[in-house]
Amino acid sequence: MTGTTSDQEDADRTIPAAIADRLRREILTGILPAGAQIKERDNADRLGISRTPLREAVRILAKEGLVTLRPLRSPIVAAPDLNEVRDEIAVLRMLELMSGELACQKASDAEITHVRDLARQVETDYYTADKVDVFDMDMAMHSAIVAASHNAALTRTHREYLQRLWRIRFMSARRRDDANRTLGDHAGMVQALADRDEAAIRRHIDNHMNGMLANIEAHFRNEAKAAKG
Amino acid sequence: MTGTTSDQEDADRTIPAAIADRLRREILTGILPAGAQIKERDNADRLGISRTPLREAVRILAKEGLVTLRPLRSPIVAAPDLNEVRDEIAVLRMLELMSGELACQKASDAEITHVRDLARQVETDYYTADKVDVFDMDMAMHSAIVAASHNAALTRTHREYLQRLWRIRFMSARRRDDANRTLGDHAGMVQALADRDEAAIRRHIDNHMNGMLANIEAHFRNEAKAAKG
DNA sequence: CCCGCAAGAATGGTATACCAAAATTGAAAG
DNA sequence: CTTTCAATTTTGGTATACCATTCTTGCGGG
Repeated sequence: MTGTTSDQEDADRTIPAAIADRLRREILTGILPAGAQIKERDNADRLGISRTPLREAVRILAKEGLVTLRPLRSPIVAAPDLNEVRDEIAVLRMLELMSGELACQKASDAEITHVRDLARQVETDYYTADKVDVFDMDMAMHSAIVAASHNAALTRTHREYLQRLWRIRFMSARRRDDANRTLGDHAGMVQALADRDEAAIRRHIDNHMNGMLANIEAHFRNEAKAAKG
Repeated sequence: MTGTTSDQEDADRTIPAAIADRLRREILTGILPAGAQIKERDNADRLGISRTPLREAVRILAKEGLVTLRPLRSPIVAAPDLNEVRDEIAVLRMLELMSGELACQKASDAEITHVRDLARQVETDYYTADKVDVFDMDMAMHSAIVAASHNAALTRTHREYLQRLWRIRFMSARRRDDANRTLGDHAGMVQALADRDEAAIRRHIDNHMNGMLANIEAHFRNEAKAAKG
């Protein structure tokens, strides 16, 4: 999540992209809570730039789904409800299943090794590293599988969905409870990829997504209970 | 394609969205050919607005994949190569297959009727109406199936892909040759939806996409031949 | 005490001025 | 005639001024 830029590919480092990175992190970590207004003048002053590049940054985040634009009103941090998130996870599942199959067919040995290394890094740091960093590594590992599918459009769309879902996944992760399942899924995916076993990788991806959805649904239930109690 | 706006949902009609609509049509119809520069001052003057809303419009088209942004250089009309298009069609196929299955499960009778009406309209006007309008109707019919899936994220992403592929599909459509197959696929999809037969709709969608891909590959071959000869 | 509403403040949208980087041009050297 | 390279022009990026709309606020009537 750290080095995400505005548009195609990577490696430009334009000012709006950098501002978008900063705002994104503030949103994902809750410094800018869901529903908060992002006023152009306030934030431009706060970040030491003028309104023009800030507007561009907000548009980038709107495209990613983290911010909602409203004509003639302040943009607000998006607050997706459970139904929207469910829909997005359903699509993400499909994208990952497709990626897994294609990766089994097309991944190079080097790419498989890279995926395994990333999975090991996640496993090693799961309990010790900063939670945000763990999530970045997790995302990098999934993205590496998708990249191994050698489908540029799939890679781009998958990244968009991961970004959109990043915050809610982050907020709903219940570390201890699901560590074994998550890490087990990862290991299973890596092994299936190494075996180029499409059925197996589908199974592990599906399991992974079911766990993610269960966490998020539990999070929404807790939130609703907290709002009522 | 006519009423496509910038961001979420429909029905705002902000100036940049209207400018984006106009530029989009100019790109899709070839008034702005692939590879052409979109200079901010020239186009702002030509369209009677300032550079600011034009820039917003270009960003919208960049997000749709119709133009390519290059830092410190003029944006250019995107010119995807065959490999990129193949990747995009592969994802579109997956999105449509998912939509078809979900639509068979969740579509209301009214939605199925609506899809059938749109399919009939395409069939009626296929040879007589303006080619651009036929493509709009075709897109509306496919979008109606996706809408019947009742998955907002899927609907949004599917529309993005259709938009991105609109121009190349338009340019590579070989009317007479494929009319029967195209219209047959449509009829099959409608019937499968009415029967709520998931396997059948998958079959027809797959056939439809194969035909589309074949057309586009033939188009690229002809283009390469024309460039050489 | 509450509601309606008008005046002022705040805010997003647009136009424009200015800057820095890139493209262009043209003259001089070979 | 070709090639270099520096001066000029062109262009995208940013800052800022201005406008139209929306939001606040507080006064007055009920």
